[in-house]
Amino acid sequence: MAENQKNYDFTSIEKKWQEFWEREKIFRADDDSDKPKYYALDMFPYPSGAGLHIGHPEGYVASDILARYKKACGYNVLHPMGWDAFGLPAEQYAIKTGTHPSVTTKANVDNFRRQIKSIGFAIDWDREINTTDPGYYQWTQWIFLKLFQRGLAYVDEKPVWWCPNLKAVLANEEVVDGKSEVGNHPVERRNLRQVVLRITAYAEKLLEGLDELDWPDSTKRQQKAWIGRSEGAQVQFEIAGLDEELEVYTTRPDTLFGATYMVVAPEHPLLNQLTVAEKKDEVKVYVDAAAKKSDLDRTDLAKDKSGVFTGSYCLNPVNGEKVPVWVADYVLISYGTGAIMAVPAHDERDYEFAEKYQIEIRRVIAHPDRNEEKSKLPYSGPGLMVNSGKYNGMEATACKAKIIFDLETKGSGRGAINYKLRDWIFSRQRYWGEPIPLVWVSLEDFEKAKATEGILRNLLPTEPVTSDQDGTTLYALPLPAAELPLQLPKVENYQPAGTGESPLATIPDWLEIWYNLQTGESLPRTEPKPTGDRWVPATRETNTMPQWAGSCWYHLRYLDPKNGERLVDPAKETYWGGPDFYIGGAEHAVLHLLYARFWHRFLYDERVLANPEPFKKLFHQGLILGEDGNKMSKSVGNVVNPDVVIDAYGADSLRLFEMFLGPLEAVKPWSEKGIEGVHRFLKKVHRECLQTDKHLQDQESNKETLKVLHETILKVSEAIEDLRLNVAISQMMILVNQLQKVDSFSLDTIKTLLQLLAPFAPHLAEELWESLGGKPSIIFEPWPQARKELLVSDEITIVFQVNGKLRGEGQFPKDVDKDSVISAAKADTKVQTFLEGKEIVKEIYVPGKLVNLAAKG
RNA sequence: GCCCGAGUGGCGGAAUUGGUAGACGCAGCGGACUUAAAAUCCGUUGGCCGCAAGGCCGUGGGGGUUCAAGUCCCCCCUUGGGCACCA
Repeated sequence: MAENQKNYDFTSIEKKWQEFWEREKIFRADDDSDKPKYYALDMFPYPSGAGLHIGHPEGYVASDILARYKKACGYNVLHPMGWDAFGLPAEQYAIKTGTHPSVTTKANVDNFRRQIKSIGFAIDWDREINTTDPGYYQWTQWIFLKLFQRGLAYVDEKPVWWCPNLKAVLANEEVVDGKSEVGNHPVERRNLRQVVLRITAYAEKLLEGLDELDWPDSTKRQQKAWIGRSEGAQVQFEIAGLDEELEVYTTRPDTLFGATYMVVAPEHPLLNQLTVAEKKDEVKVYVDAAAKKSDLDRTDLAKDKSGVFTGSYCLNPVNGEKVPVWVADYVLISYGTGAIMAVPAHDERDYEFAEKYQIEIRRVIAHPDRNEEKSKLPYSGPGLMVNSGKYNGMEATACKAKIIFDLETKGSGRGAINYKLRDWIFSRQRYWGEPIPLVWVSLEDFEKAKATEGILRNLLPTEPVTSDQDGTTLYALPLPAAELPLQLPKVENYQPAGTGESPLATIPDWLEIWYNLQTGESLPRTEPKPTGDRWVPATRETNTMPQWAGSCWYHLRYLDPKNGERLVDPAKETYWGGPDFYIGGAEHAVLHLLYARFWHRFLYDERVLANPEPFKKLFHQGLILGEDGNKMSKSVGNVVNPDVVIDAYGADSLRLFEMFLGPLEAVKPWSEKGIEGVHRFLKKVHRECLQTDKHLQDQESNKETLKVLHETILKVSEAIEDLRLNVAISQMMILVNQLQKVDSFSLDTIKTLLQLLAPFAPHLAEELWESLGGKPSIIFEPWPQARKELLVSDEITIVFQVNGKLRGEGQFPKDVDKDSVISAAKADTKVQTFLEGKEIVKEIYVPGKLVNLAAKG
């Protein structure tokens, strides 16, 4: 019995097999294979200084189980890992300590890699990537230049969140409740020069593409809402006494007769002309006040609408009625035309405003139930048109098209589509990001560049990209691909310029260059100007790219991580396609996943890629909470460190428990006791395996064991495919409980169990597989197939119900007919007690399952 | 405010298409082994009533459809997430 007492020494087992996998390159993905491919992708981590926390591996374990399972099923599997390593924390740390962000980043990456490796993932480490690697960001810059060339990048003054404490511009998502996410400092709105990507040009494609994706519905819905497509009409209103027209956008042209006032946004270009002399002061006070409000204030004060009458009137194109024009900040300049026709009877916001300022509220859509009493205003549902001249009596929804057509005929409107989606502010005033590979020259030099034969000329967008700086207009020229990567310069001081410019603006050597208009070559201005009139003075763009940039296309680089000639070899892209499975947090439902789709779709349109959509199947793992049910956080002190868990229970227990916790997509609390449970299960497997006197038989002779085994094969396989991994583990526990119960079982049975367990607890499975005489790696063994014929027993149990309540059961041969089951049910003594004095009114038989006798009386 | 998702024992959860609610695990209780402990194993464990046989109740609450509802429909409550004057 000595062998039975051998301990489950997970520490040495796990070390042994991790070394074996690495040495033998077991998980190398083959670029040149006849096998079908399977690409499982995790959202790659930002390697923070805090190291991995217990939430990170949740998704990784799930994708790893899938990857290992698919490999056993005969697929050529790619499961890579990399680092999204640009970002603010390393830069903040550099400001504080003077340590170069690359040093911090390297240390953090090393730590993350060590931690991830300790969990034993089936990762092809030869494909590791890092967004801060010049060999990587060269291609991030390359994609940007393509976008620039196609006119999808421009420069504009944009209001952005500015944090005076961090001296940095923050993205929307880095601002939480008016405070910076990092450090919780106050932030304010500031207009700053920004590089912007024209994602709005892709609004329609991004919307359409969603339909074919196997994504969570909620994520698709969020993206749809973010893109915010609406159909309606642009309508021109003549302005009384002015030779101008006021154009509005409306989704409800059918309510035109109910427009009792108009509103322009405080920033509207016609406001000044619209404002009559005696209203000038009042309007000015209002507009100034609105300008001082941040967007946040404007939304917060939403409950209380305000506005000022301009003194002007428009003429309603459908009936010539005079309609007063107001200015109010509940109308946004950034959406539609910045002006609306207000229909208080059928729009909540207009209703509120009209009530406050006692403007007429005129119903033009009748509620379908005709009960005027009941149909409160504002009413936005369907109905028949009233008070609408010749349109009266028509169905409002159907009338939209009719009115648009009539407006078009008269030349006072047209059908229009609008999107909520805004262009993407792509620049950050920071050091630790990809430099934007543009230079700025004078108009004169720009014209010269356009006239110069050479590569540069072909890289220019049709419309020049310009920027006003210190009163002069500068023109953007790209760096050609041969000049990439444009590397980050070494700096002494990481403090931002403080003016809203990046630290790069403080390095004259890097900033000021001689630039060759033909070749795009550059030299520091500190060197003498090379001869020839093709060399001109230029300054570099000092903005860097946002962290989203590197993550927009990393899924492609894994396919060909070391290619110096191309972003990805087309042959490899054709073979691998996109990830077959992509897993990551739901917090990226919109931004990362929308930006990545934008770039991917653009590269597809450029014929760089063969597929229009990057991520066909997407899954969001749920959050793992602390044991106290709260979100894990350092300040609460409920953070669980995977290193500690692995020390105590081993990586296999960690993996198994993260999956056993509950449904993958659910938010669920960690439990120290719970991990002991799965650890006990693994110990049991270990013990049953090494108890060699218990599995001497060749063939499985116990019918029950055989049945449970094949049930387990079936359920585990299905559960992995459906990512119901907690259920798969439960089923394996049921099988092990069975093996423990019987006196003996076959070697084959236990080896099959190990194969099923291998994706979940790979180290232990390898170890036991080897100890049973199997040749490593277990992952090369073909996945077991369930023999479904074993699952049907000759005898079946059928339950008897009376009025839906369980009253008995009986054993029957599996091909029993309905009549004999029903008579058996009626003969059951207990059933009879419940039928006494009653009349059977209906007999239900669900073949092989149950009888229900409905009785009355 | 609007749009989604969730609510099942003491706890995490299972029940894939309406068909035996509570699989599996944790915790609890009782027992075996042990000098003892740990480890392991066996039994038990939704609530109420009952000596028992057994009965009744039970999937957030209320109503409904059905022979049959955790599952479908309506209303409400709680909770998590998303959006937030987008005309």
